[in-house]
Amino acid sequence: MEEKFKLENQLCFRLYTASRLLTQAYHPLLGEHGLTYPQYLVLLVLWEKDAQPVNDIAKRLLLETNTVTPLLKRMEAEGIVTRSKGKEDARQMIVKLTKKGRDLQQKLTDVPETVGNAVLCESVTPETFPGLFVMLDDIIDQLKQ
Amino acid sequence: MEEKFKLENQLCFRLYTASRLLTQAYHPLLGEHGLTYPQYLVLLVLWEKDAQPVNDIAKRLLLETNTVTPLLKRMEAEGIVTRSKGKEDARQMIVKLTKKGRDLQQKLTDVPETVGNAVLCESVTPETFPGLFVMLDDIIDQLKQ
DNA sequence: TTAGTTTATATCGTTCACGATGCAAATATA
DNA sequence: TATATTTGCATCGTGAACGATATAAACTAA
Repeated sequence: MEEKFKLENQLCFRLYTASRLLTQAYHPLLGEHGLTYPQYLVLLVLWEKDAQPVNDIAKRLLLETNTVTPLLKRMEAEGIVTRSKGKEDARQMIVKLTKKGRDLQQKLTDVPETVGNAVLCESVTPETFPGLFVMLDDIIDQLKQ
Repeated sequence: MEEKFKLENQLCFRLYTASRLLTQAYHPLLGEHGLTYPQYLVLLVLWEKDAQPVNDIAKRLLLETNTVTPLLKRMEAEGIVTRSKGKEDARQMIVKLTKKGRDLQQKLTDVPETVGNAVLCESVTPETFPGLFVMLDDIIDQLKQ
């Protein structure tokens, strides 16, 4: 009974599981360089544009600052980023890449392709990727309200 | 530069974000009954089949027992499940629903539809759901290795 | 200018996730 | 039957997530 409660009919469980397993696929590649997956996401944001306040990084990742702040402090302790008070707005903490943080981009150059290949299969191919991206983006937009 | 490192090109970030946001959509509905989303997943498993050892629940959710054990202890403390040593195999802990745990199914009867409606949009409809499910299932199967 | 409000970040507490490790019960092997 | 291995679960430590709350700087309005 209760078809609607079956695990097989749950979108959220699939997203939750796919997310966890794919994050696990990153783990050995990132762990080698002392990084976690959320820290890698911060690097993606800073590689695109260096020197951003905490709030901009959090917004870009759709996370709260109370998640990002401790994460950034760990990255600062690892010497990957620096955090300094904003000049024009003293409330802001500006996060900048160190040389170590910048150099990680070269060291992680194979990561996107390696992980990308790990998910390729019958229904998930370079051709079907865009359609999947659109659906996930729409779900995200819908839930951001 | 470095198209491959752009956040917009990352499948994992989309899965991670969609999973988090959809879990957040469950939060008010479940919180009303003192439940978290992972606890709700355990209930889905036990509503399908009551009285399962910890290992079977963990396998069904593709989680480790060291994640599930503390979670079950919290649910036991809430009076939602009981945990008792297995009769035939004393290593096993058999998890059973209490009346409170069974009764929650009625109280949460609207949850699947409410959350389901929350994700409906242009590209995600009852018609496109099956295709999305297949892709996510394939990704999950691929990564389970 | 002062008082009230908003904004940016930080702190705290709770609950996952998960790698590493420990331990006892069950099973396999010598 | 004694010993070794495997299995099932638990414990510990670390790093997210996130709600609630705090604090200081910036802004707004009286």
